[in-house]
Amino acid sequence: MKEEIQLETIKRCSSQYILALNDTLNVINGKWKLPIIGILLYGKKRFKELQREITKITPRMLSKELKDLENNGIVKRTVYDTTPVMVEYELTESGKTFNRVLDTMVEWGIEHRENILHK
Amino acid sequence: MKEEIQLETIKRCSSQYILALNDTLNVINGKWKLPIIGILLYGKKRFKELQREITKITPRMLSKELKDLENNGIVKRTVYDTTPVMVEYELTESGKTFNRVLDTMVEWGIEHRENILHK
DNA sequence: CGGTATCCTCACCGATACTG
DNA sequence: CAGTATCGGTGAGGATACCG
Repeated sequence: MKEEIQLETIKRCSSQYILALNDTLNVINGKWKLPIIGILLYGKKRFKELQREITKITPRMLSKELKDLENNGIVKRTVYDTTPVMVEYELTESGKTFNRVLDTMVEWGIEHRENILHK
Repeated sequence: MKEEIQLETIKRCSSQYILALNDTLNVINGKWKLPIIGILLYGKKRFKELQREITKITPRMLSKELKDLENNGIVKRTVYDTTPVMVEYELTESGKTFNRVLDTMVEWGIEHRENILHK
């Protein structure tokens, strides 16, 4: 588990607030999680498909990030008993609604660019 | 500048979208930026005040994170020509509206916890 | 196909001391 | 007060090779 951002230093905030924020940060955290989520928003994918669509990710990192996302309840992993074995990854309900967070981040980013230009 | 999350791998997204998202990620990025913003949301603070309110941050890191936030247009630094010198940090307009992003992150985090419990 | 195992680098961050 | 300088550890992530 990665060292967390020091949210507990915001003393005025409830621990509920901090736990929830940390959960969200854990989804964002790492170089490849948002790209993975971004692709899975369009539907189920197999390991090799993800690797092809995410330029330059190594299997090591893809495996690690998918495990993290699975442990955090963002991604569901399904193994089909075929030969050779087939594994599919898809977003959970939480994973799908994470879209809202991304949208808010993008909206703020766009407004921020406008704020800076108009000064 | 830190290496960016590989957003360009989400090929279906516009570069506008990716730039905006990266701007937002730059505000989040680092161990102490959210704590600093969280405190500055309550008003202007001096360097030493921030150091006191954020437990265990070293002046080195506080200085670095404040510079990053200033460069990103989130924090405004004002030097008063007194003796000894007095420096105040406050949020810009963008910094203040960043609250919306935090709120969305907290909302998602809370819903996510509920999703997990009800399974 | 769907991953592990190993090794290695570099940037993040802490500790400590010092400065204008 | 408001920082900077220097040193050093650690862990995220890349490269490459291999496995069932």
